[in-house]
Amino acid sequence: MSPYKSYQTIENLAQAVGQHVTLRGWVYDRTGKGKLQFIKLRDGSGICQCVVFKPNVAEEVFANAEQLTQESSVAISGTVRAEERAPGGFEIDVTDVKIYSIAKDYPITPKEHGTEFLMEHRHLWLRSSRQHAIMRVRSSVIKAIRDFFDGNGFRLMDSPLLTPNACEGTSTLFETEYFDLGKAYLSQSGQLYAEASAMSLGRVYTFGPTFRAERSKTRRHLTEFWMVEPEMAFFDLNDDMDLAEDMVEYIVQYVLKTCQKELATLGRDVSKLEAVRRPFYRMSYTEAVEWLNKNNVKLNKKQADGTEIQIDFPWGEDFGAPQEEAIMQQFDKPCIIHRYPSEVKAFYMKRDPENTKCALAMDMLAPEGAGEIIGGSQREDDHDLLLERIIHENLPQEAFQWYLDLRKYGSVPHSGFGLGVERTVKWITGAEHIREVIPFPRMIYRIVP
RNA sequence: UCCGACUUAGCUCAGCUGGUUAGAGCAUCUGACUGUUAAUCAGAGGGUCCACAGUUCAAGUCUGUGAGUCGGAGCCA
Repeated sequence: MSPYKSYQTIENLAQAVGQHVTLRGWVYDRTGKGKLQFIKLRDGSGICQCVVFKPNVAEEVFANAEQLTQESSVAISGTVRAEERAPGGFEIDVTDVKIYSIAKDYPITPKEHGTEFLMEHRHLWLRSSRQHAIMRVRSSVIKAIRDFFDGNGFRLMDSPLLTPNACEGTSTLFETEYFDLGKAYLSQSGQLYAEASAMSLGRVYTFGPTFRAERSKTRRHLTEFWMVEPEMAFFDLNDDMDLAEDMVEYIVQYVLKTCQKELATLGRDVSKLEAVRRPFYRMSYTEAVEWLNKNNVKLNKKQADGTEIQIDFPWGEDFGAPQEEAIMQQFDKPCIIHRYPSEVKAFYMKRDPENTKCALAMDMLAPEGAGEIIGGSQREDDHDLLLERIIHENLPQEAFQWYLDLRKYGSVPHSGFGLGVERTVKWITGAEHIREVIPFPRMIYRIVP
């Protein structure tokens, strides 16, 4: 018989009290005490203590238990018992221990390790309870995102990962040869294609990995990360912001509902997440600048001679991490900052008709120092204005011909945004570093394992 | 790309103003133990002190260069 459906998982042990079961998994930890062996077994769904008492089992079974090392793989049979002394509340009274494989010298011990060591053993580090919990939250975040859009009339429309040109001209791209057609680039955003898709299906989202060859080295950057990008026909900036708030609230509340155990393992203060309810805070860029200057948050500016001076924050400058952090310190839930100076924003963003110095752009900043998780905008829908900006930014006009077509044939107001999955998971889990929230992080100085 | 820090046992680290044979805890191995939770107790093994060059009677320790890693800035999700 295939074991596919007959496995007893540790997650479901509560329903199996009194029954004789077989668990399959890996030894998380073992301690011996003479005639007693305590084996903590993990099976992917949880961890369960299994107790082997010498007088109760065959000699060979006890010998098997004694030679188990950390991460050895086993099938353990026994009776499920509710037991206060066991972590998790249940334990197995073992009758049989079958060994699949004995692990020798497993490198990651229950003691502390440094970052470099753990990163080099990422393929094994994923088995640790903290990483296990983070990955389960990640999975829930992704499910929440898909459920949210699928349940609100959106269609999934994948954008290509191999692209012929930059979407946003400024950032650096990973380059590769593409047969006889010259260079191709790994996509750093699916947005332009999502716009085309929205003109067909109305409300769409693209969901996939994106690549940025930025040489940034911070705890919130990856060179390969996952992004969900909804794009909606007939949405203006306000509709866009409403949707973003709705989605983030849904994600956080879904994780709270489905990942209680994981959040507890991570030691996350869930009251901070429970507070994430609409409406969030909103501030225009201009209001934010006024706030910074009223609260004496200065900008460090390098002068020509190399010395640094502190100046009032000038309108027109883009916010850096210090400004965003200062603004967010007053908030216990996310805040959207909107209507940035168009000079610092991408060419495809629509100008604010009430103040053409501003773009109809918005960023959502998460609280607790988590920083920017969303960037979005209402898109420029006027053909001539868009073309003007492409020329002004020295972008290759031919490459954007198809994109300009969208404004030539039935252009409509439309908006969208991009949510960084890893930044969201980092915020929700409270992880120190973004490298912990993706199974195999890709960073400027690391591509292995 | 810019600024700063670090590199000593399998892991995490200590090692003072340079001075005989380089230390601890954990992990590993051997033994004891019927309730462990980072078990405890007794014992054992384990080192190219990142690399190269230099100063010195003498370098883990001082100087220079290089490599690797980490943190931060900018850029962004």
